[in-house]
Amino acid sequence: MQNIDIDMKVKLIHGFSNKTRIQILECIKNQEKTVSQIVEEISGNQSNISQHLACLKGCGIIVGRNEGKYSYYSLRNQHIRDLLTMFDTVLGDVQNDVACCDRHID
Amino acid sequence: MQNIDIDMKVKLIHGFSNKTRIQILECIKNQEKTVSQIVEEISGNQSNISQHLACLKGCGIIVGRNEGKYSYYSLRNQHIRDLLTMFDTVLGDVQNDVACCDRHID
DNA sequence: TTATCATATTAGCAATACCTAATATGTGTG
DNA sequence: CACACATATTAGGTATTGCTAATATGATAA
Repeated sequence: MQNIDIDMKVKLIHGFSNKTRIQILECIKNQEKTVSQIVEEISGNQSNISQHLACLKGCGIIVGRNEGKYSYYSLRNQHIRDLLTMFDTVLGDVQNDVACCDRHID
Repeated sequence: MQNIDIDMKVKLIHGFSNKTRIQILECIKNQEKTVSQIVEEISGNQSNISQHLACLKGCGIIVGRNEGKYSYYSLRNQHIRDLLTMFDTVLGDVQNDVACCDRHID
């Protein structure tokens, strides 16, 4: 694992480290959806969601396709789905600790 | 999955989303180490590493124990190790995309 | 007890990420 | 063509994160 790989790994993980992005991923975990469906389901702001979708897509976490005036987004593949599931597993282990951790660096 | 859980999940993932923290985790992935060992191995700054260790510990990702004047840190459990491995797996899938993504939100 | 080593904590600045509001693009429809 | 709808992009301010440098704590050894 070279340095270049670490940078990419961090970038990848960063894709998952935001509440809105996690909500989007949960939202499309089992089926592709349009931007407006996502916006509605997570009660988000269109511009904001669109930016996060671009981020997730740019990081290779999701894929998008256009059909007419709609854009459909879905998880890139099963590995991403597995990763989301694994987050839940790990969360179960650490839940109490995370609950009482309200800082990230100091 | 309630909102409260999403917040905790994001907090947990955030623990993994920094280069120094990933380096620390890789460094102690297979055996516990002291702070100074970690500082040396990843060529870091003592204060900085110490802060990141506090973050990782606060998030429940690692555990620490004191012995004399040394503090030893290691991964919390096998699930964390599995998660780190899974990041590598997923990275393999998306590597090209991540490589050309140099922004996170815009 | 004084000195030294290992680690933790604090403060403040620098960098990054995120949000909202405004605007642009692109597609279908009357 | 003009208009409406779906989505993307940009700009900018605000908030969060991470870094370095300085200092504090705590343990051992001379």
